[in-house]
Amino acid sequence: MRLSTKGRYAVTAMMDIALHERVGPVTLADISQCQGISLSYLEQLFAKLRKGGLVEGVRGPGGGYRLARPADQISVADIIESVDERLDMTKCGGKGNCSQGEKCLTHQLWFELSCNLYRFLSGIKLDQYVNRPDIGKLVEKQDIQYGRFINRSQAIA
Amino acid sequence: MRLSTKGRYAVTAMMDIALHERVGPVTLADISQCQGISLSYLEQLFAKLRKGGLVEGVRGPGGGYRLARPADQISVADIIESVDERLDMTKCGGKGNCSQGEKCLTHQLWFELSCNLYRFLSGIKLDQYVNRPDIGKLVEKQDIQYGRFINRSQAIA
DNA sequence: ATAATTCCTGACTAATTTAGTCAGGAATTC
DNA sequence: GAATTCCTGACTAAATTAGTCAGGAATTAT
Repeated sequence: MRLSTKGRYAVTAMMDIALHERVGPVTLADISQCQGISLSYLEQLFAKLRKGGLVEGVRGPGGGYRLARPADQISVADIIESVDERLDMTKCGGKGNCSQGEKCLTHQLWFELSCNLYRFLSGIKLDQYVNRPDIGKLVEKQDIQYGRFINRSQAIA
Repeated sequence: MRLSTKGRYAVTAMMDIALHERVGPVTLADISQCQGISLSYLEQLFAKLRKGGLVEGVRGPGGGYRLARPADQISVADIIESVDERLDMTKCGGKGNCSQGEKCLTHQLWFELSCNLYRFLSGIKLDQYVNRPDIGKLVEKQDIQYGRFINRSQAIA
């Protein structure tokens, strides 16, 4: 697992969806505009997130993407993992034959380190941010700014 | 701060130095051979580690690199940070003017997330690995394999 | 039915980062 | 003074990230 800008984009987009879940599916066009990520790039990322079973697409007008399972069951690690496919960080490809048939020094060290990191990022779930009042306010403000969800029946109700 | 292969290389190399500290300075040529990283690339990485104040070079025969401060005062975060210079992960460059003069949603969310990550990686120090018996054995084995430090007076004593 | 919306796919390109190469100079030890 | 090692900078190659384009498929609204 690697942590780069790509992963940040994915986490950002997923947060956006999680924060608007009660309103309904969120379109990639909306995310693209509000978060400043190119639409086509988002489509590439969401192809992976879909394959990873984190989101599901709803086609047609009023469609968009929604979470495939509850926000408290989606961790930051899940997101990054499904987007940057590589998860083993050992040089030898996890087989442990790096130094003449034996596990090399690095193997052991890095394996543990990445386990710890993984455990840490797995502990952070999307819902931890969704229900916070300060973030709720920000979202509301931003939605008004961008005129998001104005013509959705759910948004009015 | 970003976590990529580059950072792993740097952490690996630093671990190698930390584990051999009692023997004396470690040459980049040794690290290159044992860890399978190109010498010139290591030189680039170590230029940054030196600027970051994590190592100091000792020139001439018998020279190499050694830690600039005790292993319990060097964290994984220190290493990654000095190698992948970027540390702010917000889109707006940390200024918080991303969404029409205000902090955008992403800013808040990602800022906290990266703080947590940073705090976690700061907690892992090099010395946590140095004194473990299982790793000690691995190091010894590998050193023999590669014929490391055979002609150093300290190694004999 | 038709049009509009949105996901979805694949191929292509540009920019950036990672990794490596090369050539040579500076400090130190033997 | 020769060998060793750090140290520097310029250059190249490969990989990854980011974006573009063109079009098709499913769904909703008129």
